[in-house]
This record gives sequence, C-alpha cells and structure tokens, in this order.
Amino acid sequence: MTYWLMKSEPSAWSWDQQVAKGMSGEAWVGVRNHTAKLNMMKMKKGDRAFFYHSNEGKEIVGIVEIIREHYPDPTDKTGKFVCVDIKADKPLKKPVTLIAVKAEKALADMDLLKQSRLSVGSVKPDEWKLICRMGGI
DNA sequence: GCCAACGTTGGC
DNA sequence: GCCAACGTTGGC
Repeated sequence: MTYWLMKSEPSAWSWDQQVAKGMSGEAWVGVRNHTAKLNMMKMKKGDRAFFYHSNEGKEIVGIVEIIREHYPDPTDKTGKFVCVDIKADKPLKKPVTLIAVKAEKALADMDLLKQSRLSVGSVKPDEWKLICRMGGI
C-alpha cells in the first residue's frame, strides 16, 4: 500500500462533489504535469490518498481510495497524460490545515511543502499515520 | 542544447 | 492582487 496526496481547488472539484459521487467514484483528470503523471502511474488499486483543498481552505479534508489504475486521460487531446479513478473513503473528523502541517517538524519533508505546485505527491507511511491522528482518525 | 521569456499555480 | 516557484516554449 502506498499513500498519496491529491490537490484540487474546491471551485474546480471539491471534496463534497467527490463524496456525492459515492462508490462509483470519479476520474481524476486534468493533470498536465509530468511529475504528477509519474506519481499517478505508480498508484495501485486500493492505495489511499489525502484529498487536499488548495487556495480555498488550504487543508486536508478527507481520504480517497484509488479504484482504477492509470489510463489515458480522456480530456487530454495530446494523449500524453493519464488519469486514475478515485472514490471518497472517509472525511477527516478535523481537517488538517497547511498551517498545522508546517508546524509539525515530522512533516517538513512532505511534497506538499517542498513542491507547492505539485498536484499529486507521495506521502510516507509515518506521515500518513501522523496526519490521520491529527485529523482525528 | 541552452536560456530568456512567458504562463500557471498556489501561498500569502 | 502580488509574487515566488517552476514548467514550457521558442529563438538562436
């Protein structure tokens, strides 16, 4: 099991919209960055990812599960990029803000902080556990 | 193949 | 609304 963090602007695609999709999930399309693409290609069915709201909120709000491994992004005309399908797993009882992540020394190495523009980053198991605890799970 | 110019993302 | 970081584009 590998852990990930996926960022979305709530105005484009929010956690609430993801939850509304239920078990059928939704394709995570529109990624046009090769580092993010490589991360998506490493994702396995059953992997978990944090769902992060950028710009508005700036907090980790929930956990999603990868339900379909990478395939060509239908919204990409060049055919270079891929997407995965995800479904909402559960919300954090208490969202973990960017401020809280920054305040935690054990999380200083996260892609979220080191590469603020990367929309799909990996999360180490220890980081995952800590954020879950901070989020009340 | 280098690098300047430009566009986009995202925190502040 | 500003600006830093960084990816992409295009001229040479």
